[in-house]
Amino acid sequence: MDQKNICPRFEKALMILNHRWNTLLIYQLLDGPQRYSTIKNQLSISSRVLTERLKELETEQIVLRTVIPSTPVIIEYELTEKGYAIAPVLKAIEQWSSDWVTITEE
Amino acid sequence: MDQKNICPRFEKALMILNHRWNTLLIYQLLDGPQRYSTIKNQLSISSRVLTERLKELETEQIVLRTVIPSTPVIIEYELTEKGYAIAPVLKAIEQWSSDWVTITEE
DNA sequence: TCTTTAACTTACATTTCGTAACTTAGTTTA
DNA sequence: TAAACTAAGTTACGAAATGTAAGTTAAAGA
Repeated sequence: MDQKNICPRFEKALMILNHRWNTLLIYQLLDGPQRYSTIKNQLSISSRVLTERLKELETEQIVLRTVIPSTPVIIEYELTEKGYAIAPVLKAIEQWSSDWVTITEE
Repeated sequence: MDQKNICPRFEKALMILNHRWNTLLIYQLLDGPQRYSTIKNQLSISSRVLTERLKELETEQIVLRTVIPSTPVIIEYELTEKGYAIAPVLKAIEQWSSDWVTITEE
C-alpha cells in the first residue's frame, strides 16, 4: 500500500528533464552557446515560457547565462558541464526513436 | 529565422517521454506486469490521469493492457518490447542523476 | 437485499501554458 | 530634439492540462 522508495536524486532528475520544453532546450544548446533570440526562433516556444525555463535550468546549474554588454544587450546561454552530461540521455532517446517510433500519417 | 530540422521521430519520442508521469510510469512497469491499483498505489498519481496516460501508452504500443476476467475484474498492464526498449533512457537518467544531481535541503 | 471491490468516470477547482501586447535603455535616423 | 529601432524580457489574460473527490458498474459474498 505504500510507495516504492524512488531515489530522490533520480526523481529530481525526472522532474527537471520531464518538465515541458526542458529536454528540447538542452538538445538545442548541445549545438553550443546561443543567444535568447536564436533559441526562441529555433523552437516554437513563447518568450514567457522560454524565460521561465532558462531560469529554471540556470538555477539547476544546467545552463549558464552570460550578459554581453552591447546595445541592445545580448544574452548568451550555454550548457554547463552538468548540462552537457545530459547528452547520453538524449542519445538514448534518439536511439529508441530510430529503433521504435513510427510516424502515423493519414 | 526558420526552425531547425528536428527528426520527427525524435520529436515524437520527446513528446511521449516528456509527457508528465509517462517516464515514471514506464520506470514503474520495468519491474514487470502490474495491475492498475498497484501502479496507482506506488505513484502519487490520480486515477483520472493514470487512466489517461495508460491509454496513451497503450495507443503508442508501449504498454499492453490485459483483462483478467474475475470479480471484480482485474486489469494488468505490462511493457511491450517497444516499452522495455526505453530502459536505456531511464538508465542514462539514473546515471546522470547519480553523477550530477544534488538535493537541496534546508 | 446490502455491501464490497477493481477499475475506471465525472464534475469541478487549481495550476500551467500560450498569445499578444507592452517595457526598458541605449542608438541610430528624421 | 524627438521618433524609431532592437534584444531580452514582462504582463495580462484566456485556454488547456492537471489534481481532487465523489460517483459508477457489475458480479459476488454476507
